[in-house]
Amino acid sequence: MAENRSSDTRERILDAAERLFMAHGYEGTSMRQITGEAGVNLAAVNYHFGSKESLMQEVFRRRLDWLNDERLRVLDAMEKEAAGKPLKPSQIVDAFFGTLLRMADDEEHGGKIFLRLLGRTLTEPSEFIRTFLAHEYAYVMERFKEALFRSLPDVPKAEIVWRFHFMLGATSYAIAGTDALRLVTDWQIEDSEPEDRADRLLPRLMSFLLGGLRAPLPGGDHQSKTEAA
Amino acid sequence: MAENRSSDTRERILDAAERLFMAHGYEGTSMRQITGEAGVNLAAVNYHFGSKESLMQEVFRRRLDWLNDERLRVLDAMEKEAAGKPLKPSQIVDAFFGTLLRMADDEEHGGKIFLRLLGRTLTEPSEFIRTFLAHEYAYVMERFKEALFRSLPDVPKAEIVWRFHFMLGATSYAIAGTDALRLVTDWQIEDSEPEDRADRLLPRLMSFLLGGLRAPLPGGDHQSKTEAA
DNA sequence: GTCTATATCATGATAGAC
DNA sequence: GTCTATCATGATATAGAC
Repeated sequence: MAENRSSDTRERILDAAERLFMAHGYEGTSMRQITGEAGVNLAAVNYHFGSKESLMQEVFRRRLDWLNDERLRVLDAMEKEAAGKPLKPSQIVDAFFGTLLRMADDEEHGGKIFLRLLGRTLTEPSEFIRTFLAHEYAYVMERFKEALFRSLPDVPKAEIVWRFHFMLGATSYAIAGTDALRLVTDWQIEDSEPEDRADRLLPRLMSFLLGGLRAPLPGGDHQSKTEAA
Repeated sequence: MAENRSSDTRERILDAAERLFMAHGYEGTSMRQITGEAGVNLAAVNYHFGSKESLMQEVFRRRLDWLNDERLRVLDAMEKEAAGKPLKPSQIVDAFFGTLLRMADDEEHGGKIFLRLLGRTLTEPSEFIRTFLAHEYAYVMERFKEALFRSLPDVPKAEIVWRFHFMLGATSYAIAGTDALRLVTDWQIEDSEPEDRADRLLPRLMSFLLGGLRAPLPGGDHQSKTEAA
């Protein structure tokens, strides 16, 4: 209640925009929908943010500043602990993707709604927002890239970069998902209850990502596991 | 040149729509852009397709009918060859994702443009198109699901379904990509020339997908590889 | 800071001549 | 089948009273 009326309006707009952009995409969401759901006047968006594009950027900045600070905090702590030795791949993957997925239970920082918005936006066509994200958080990717290079000195750097892309994709899709995935596949997850999904997503995704990251190299012949298992 | 004027107009609209939906998304593309690029009259879309939504569906149907026939053809051939024995995971993954990625070089069937459109659409918010895809091609997913179950009898079915989702995600992102990925990461692929990318994507992605598919199960303790390699 | 009212323009769709 | 012209609606953004 320390908030004044102004910042309350701002937050209400950001919350509504976050949810609507998630549900209908950037182009598919109108300022009328946003201000309607936020219970504020149509003109308020332009007063507080200047334009629809700036509003979109602010929706992301509000969450990603926190997320990426957290990612780097975890990575820093791990590297300090390791005292100069390279980290294990599983540590780095957890610092990057685990920190991301743990946002799902953190309603304070957007929770599942923001996660789904983020997952969708990474493949969405609106160019301005991807450009914004790329420049705004390039330094974070740089840090994690370097950590992976040190962690996997025998794997060509280009290969690591590719696999980071693949991990990003699997994760984006997983968090974009719920109904989207069910629709595409029309599959039932038989042995887990609905609420289990989020809880179990993290360990399942981590296993998959690490399996992919440490898979035998494409041209290599050092297969250590049988083909059929 | 056996085409009459009418079907030529139809194809021109489909080609333009495919490219523009890929570049700007469904909501971000107007009928005026489409007819403008196709060099046809604005009214032609509604005459030939009835609505913008129906046009979008037709854009997908034109490519996916062929793709999924091809996928099933490859799977059928493999299963006939195996004569009742379960297929290897690598065979199934190649029949599904390999067939998809090989479309990239097949300009006759949409090539890279359609692949990027498809990759983006799977996470895009427009609900009607995901619903359409889910119902239209559910039988294909069913077939591949069953093949994977038989191929990996020791892995819980729910786990296989999850991992199929993750594979879909990694692949969607990879084919949606090129500039999208570069923007997000701002990374250089040092040791490969630009045109190498598409050629090398398939083996790289296949290694990653199979590594993820066959990774140790989340709760399990049967790790067969060292953590750091 | 918030509101009403409105300017300006683009959208999807259609009617009707040819 | 293709065109022109147009409808009805909704878009972003802003001017100006309070």
